[in-house]
Amino acid sequence: MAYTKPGVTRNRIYQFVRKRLLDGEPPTVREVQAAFHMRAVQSAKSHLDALVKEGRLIKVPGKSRGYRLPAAIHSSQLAPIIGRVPAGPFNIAIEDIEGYIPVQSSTEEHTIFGLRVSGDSMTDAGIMDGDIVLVRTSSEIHPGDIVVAMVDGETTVKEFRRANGQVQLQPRNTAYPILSPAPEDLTIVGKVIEVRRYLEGISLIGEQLNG
Amino acid sequence: MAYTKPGVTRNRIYQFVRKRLLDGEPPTVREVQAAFHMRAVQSAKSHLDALVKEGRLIKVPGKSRGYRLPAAIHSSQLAPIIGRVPAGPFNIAIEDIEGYIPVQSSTEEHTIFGLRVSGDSMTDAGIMDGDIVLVRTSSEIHPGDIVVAMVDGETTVKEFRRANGQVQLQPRNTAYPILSPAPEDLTIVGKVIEVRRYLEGISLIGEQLNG
DNA sequence: TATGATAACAGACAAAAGTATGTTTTAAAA
DNA sequence: TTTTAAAACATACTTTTGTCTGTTATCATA
Repeated sequence: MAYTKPGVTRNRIYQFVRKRLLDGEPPTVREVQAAFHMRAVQSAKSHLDALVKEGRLIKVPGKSRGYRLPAAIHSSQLAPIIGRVPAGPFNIAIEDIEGYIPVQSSTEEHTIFGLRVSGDSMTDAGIMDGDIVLVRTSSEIHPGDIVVAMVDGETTVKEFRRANGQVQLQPRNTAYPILSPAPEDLTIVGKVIEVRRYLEGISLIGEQLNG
Repeated sequence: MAYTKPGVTRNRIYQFVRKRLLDGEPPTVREVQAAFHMRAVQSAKSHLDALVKEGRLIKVPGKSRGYRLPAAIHSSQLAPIIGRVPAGPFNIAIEDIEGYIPVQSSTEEHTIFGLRVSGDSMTDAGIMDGDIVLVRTSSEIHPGDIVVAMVDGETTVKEFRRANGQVQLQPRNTAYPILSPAPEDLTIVGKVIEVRRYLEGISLIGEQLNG
């Protein structure tokens, strides 16, 4: 290819590799070579080596298609969405999973799930009937956080408060009363870290999970 | 490895490959072989061939690490998020991209972007200040849709209406007036297909986009 | 127990991909 | 202009990986 100013082709190659990696298709050195119309493998190789040295890419030595993004950039995982919530102790059964949606998070897997909200007790906080809340089960809960809780076997989304040393679950809709459940009837499932609303049909990812 | 009942190892291999692909690390035939402690490459190969024949996997012939998930399962793409919107004709400049978030959609790439909302003119529709709306530029617009529009070079999110043959942009907050811009001052950028709110710090994917 | 289908194994070859050495051309800065 | 560094090229070698042919073992069912 034509000679470019120092750094220019380097950045373009980074963009290319980055996109391929985010698409789940790590390129070979020769695919990079071809994408930039280079006549020598080494042209691509040395750019890739440089990107690794700069810390913009990571290389698994020896392996084919071995370039990766540093962990911080790649952090996209799939969270299961459950529609109805089973009564009793809260655990996610495979049968209840509607599908998966992509979530970016640096936390460990299996700690985030999605829950479809029913009811309008949180509309003043912008959580409408039918919205999906993403819940992290491993978060510490602080007053003011929006949480998913189980009260008497029922799942609800509310704002977490404390008053007189007791936990209060506060709706964000003046038409609803504050709940002050007895500790033995209350389980905090997790903290709401994200709210999503799909205004068009949602197509969830991945069904065939049996076996 | 030990002999298993027909179908058992097949499913386990599918799970393995699926996870690897969703993690962005397509395996080689020999990596599958190793993961299941098989003593022959062909053992893994024939399972993979079978999975392709069943339609559970797709193969790019000849290429290394060439197994893929069928499109329906994989359909997750990255949409750019723009914070401020440039005045003038609407086009997404690289400089304005804050980062990327994963979106599941079957539509073509480059037609969806994210926009950070400012203002509270849509709170009754559950769109709060700071929320991110995902916008598809290729959608048909119908009355009742929530749209991103440019009025006199300013970007706004409103509900799309028609009255007396004229376009109206209706806020969803009684404190705000309905807009009835002249056609020449109005550009409909696209339709809001999703609303997201990040209650914890959001870490966008990918920063270094210069070059 | 007999039989067909599935599963696993063995060994080999060709193509793809990673890696290495050295040279030529252009850009950036002294 | 000269010098130094970056960019691009040419070629070769090794390892990894895809693919093939054929054999043996186990499962499911009659």
